[in-house]
Amino acid sequence: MKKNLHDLFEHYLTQNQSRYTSQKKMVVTEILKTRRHFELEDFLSRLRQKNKTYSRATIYRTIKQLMDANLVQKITTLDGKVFYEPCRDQKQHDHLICKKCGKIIEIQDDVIEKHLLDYCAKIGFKSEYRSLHVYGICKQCL
Amino acid sequence: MKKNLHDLFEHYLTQNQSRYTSQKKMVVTEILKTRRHFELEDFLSRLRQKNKTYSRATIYRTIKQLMDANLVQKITTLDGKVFYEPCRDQKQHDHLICKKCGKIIEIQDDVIEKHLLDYCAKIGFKSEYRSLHVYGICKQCL
DNA sequence: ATACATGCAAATGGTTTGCAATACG
DNA sequence: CGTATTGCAAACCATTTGCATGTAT
Repeated sequence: MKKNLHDLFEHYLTQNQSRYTSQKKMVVTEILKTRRHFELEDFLSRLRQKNKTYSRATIYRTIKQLMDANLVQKITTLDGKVFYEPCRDQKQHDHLICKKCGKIIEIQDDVIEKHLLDYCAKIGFKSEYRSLHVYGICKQCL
Repeated sequence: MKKNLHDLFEHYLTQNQSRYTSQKKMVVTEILKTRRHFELEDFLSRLRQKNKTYSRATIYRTIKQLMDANLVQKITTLDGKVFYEPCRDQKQHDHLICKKCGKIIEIQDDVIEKHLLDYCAKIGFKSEYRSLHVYGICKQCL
């Protein structure tokens, strides 16, 4: 039985003498509506449609807590653009980024996974996390 | 017969109605002394030991030209640190980044290379460039 | 009642830009 | 000589922080 983002975040917050406020709930609700990746500014403008005074500082603080809770992760592309994505599962996955339309395609491939682990083990590097971004042109844009 | 960075950069500059000034020469000389990756601030302080008034703006502008010339590339790590490295050769390579000491280890592995190319070809994504960073703890720090 | 959270505005840190003075070709 | 480049300071942009006010428990 998988717990949802709301429950997981609330649990994390109560464990850290922090509160699950209505602003934070709105953030989580928006994240759940998002298919995958989101940019902070888009996100903020969507939130402001509901609550005029939603502060930029608040979303930064909330996303920081979500990252501390390991529920959201930050992605920085080569040219410095920042995205976030919910950590739906523990499985590592990688990104193909289309330079034309900006779309991010998630991939998850066991061969890459296994090979990298073996490679690092061989040279004595204890691998904990990876970020693999392939830049190019997606099928639709070709 | 391989041309060196000075020649390559000078060639690029003359092709772009730009000038190979003493400041730019100093940057290239410093890059050649650098084994691999360098951070901009370290770099600037080394340059200022030689020329008190070396401006931060100038190094940003010079590095930008070096990137436009495809002689240097920018690397952004997950936590947002920015490094640069000379593009010594055309070969793709990847990075292992130690979270403890900050060291960056370059690796170059044909299996990863080939597999990624095949994978992208299979799903119709035209891959042009990749960035693969593995975060963990290096041998020495373990 | 006592924290913690919020919104605002100001601060920050990395990078870029306008401008007057300078140097290259 | 004319044009690109430099150094400086100010501008920028994304993110963070201090503070007075508001809100949850």
